Amino acid sequence: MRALDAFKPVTPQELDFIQGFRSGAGFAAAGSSIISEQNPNGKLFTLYAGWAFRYKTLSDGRRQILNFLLPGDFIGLQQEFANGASHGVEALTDATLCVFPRDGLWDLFRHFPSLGYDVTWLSAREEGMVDENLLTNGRRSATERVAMLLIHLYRRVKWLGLATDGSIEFPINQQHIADALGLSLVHTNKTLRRLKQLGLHELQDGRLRLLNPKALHRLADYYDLPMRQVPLL
Amino acid sequence: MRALDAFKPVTPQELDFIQGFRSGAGFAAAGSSIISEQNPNGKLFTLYAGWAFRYKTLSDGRRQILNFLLPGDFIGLQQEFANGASHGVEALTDATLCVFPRDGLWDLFRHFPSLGYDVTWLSAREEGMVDENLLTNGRRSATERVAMLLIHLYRRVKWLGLATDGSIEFPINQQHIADALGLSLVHTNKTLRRLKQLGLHELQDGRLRLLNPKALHRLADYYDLPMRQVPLL
DNA sequence: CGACATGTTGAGATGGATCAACACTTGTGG
DNA sequence: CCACAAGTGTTGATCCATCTCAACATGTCG
Repeated sequence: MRALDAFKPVTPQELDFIQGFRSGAGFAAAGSSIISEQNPNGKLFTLYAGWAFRYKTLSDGRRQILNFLLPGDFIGLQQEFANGASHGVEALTDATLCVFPRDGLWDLFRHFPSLGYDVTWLSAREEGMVDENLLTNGRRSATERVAMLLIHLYRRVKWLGLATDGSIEFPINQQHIADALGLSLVHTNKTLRRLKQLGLHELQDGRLRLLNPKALHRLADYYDLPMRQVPLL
Repeated sequence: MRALDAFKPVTPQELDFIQGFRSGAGFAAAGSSIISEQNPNGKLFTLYAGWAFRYKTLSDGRRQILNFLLPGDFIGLQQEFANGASHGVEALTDATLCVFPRDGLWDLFRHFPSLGYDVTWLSAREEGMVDENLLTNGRRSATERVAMLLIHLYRRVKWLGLATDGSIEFPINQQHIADALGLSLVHTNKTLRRLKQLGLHELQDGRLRLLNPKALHRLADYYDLPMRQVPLL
């Protein structure tokens, strides 16, 4: 995975330290919880394979998906720092994780400032994605939101080299989309259907294909900027 | 300011380094731009006094306020890392800033890992706030959103020791509230008015007083967790 | 076979948007 | 000093995007 263009190279020393830092590999079955919203486990993870998502819920069950997690994403930082403002993480597909001990983060900063810098990078990058989602939820119409979600996820997955044949794995259902976009399930369905009938995308057998990316970009008022290599722990 | 309970103490060495790191003090007049959405300046700041906010806009002018910035908040991290996903920062009141050079961040991590750790902390904490705003925008009703905003800002300001007499300075207008909550200006006005008539808050002469915090908490489905001391650069 | 998750569709209800005034304050230039 | 524009808050009337409710279809799995 480190060989992918998407990721910044690390030095052998850094790699050594990362290997030592990890407390083991983890596995999460599709649908299982990686971090519980009520009882955060304080652990840190790197997602190696599979999809997951971060979410928060209100006491009456309304759920908001904060962002989707793809391979390379670092999980659990906010637990360490955000005072109490807790969130859950759930696997969407079977996922493999690299597990780091809860208290090792400071060691990492101390011994390898460069890796600490990388952690900050990952954190700021994730915040950038949440920012974008907030703009989407607050100010885009239902149609724009759906277009946005499709483009954004497609682009991220493609950047990881996981697009085959112009389509990507898309293991989320309409309820997930609704919860990510702040829409009702029914309206999400109707909006998705409209875009499909306009010939903008195709979504079947758990795979997504963008048939008219330009139109989707125009719809969403979203123009992508160049992606940069991202550090990988 | 460092003497405040709200902030984590630093060692003399750290303080020395911070002093050396800064490239000067800055001042931003109320309403002026600190970081332009179109032309980010790459600088980093710590807000020392005053209020500001981060925002993003769509090409047709719709604006979303991402979060409000209060004294102690660190500004500009995402510019370094978030690929292109840009945002603007604007001062709400006259503000004083500590300015750090754009390229000094890596030095900070290298020479004082503990300060690097603090930067990450601040970043993760801010992300936690954006998370909460995203939940609010996506899943709370207009009334709940307004209640949430009032509680949350009151609490943050109070924690900084800036509440006097049970009220706080509140230098934002209804347009700001609307843009932060993803609502229209008119509806924001009506909602605010309703809460006022219910005797839940008082908002005049640029000061906010919560008259019935419990009812507001219940309304917003928001229960606060203990605040922790936060690092200050 | 039934139970369950998921997607689909229509009808009707409503929260919030939009449009249009108007009031009040502040600052500005003549 | 007044006249006026600009920013802000307020309110009513109307509209519509989205929600809610209610069915029904399909596929999977025990």
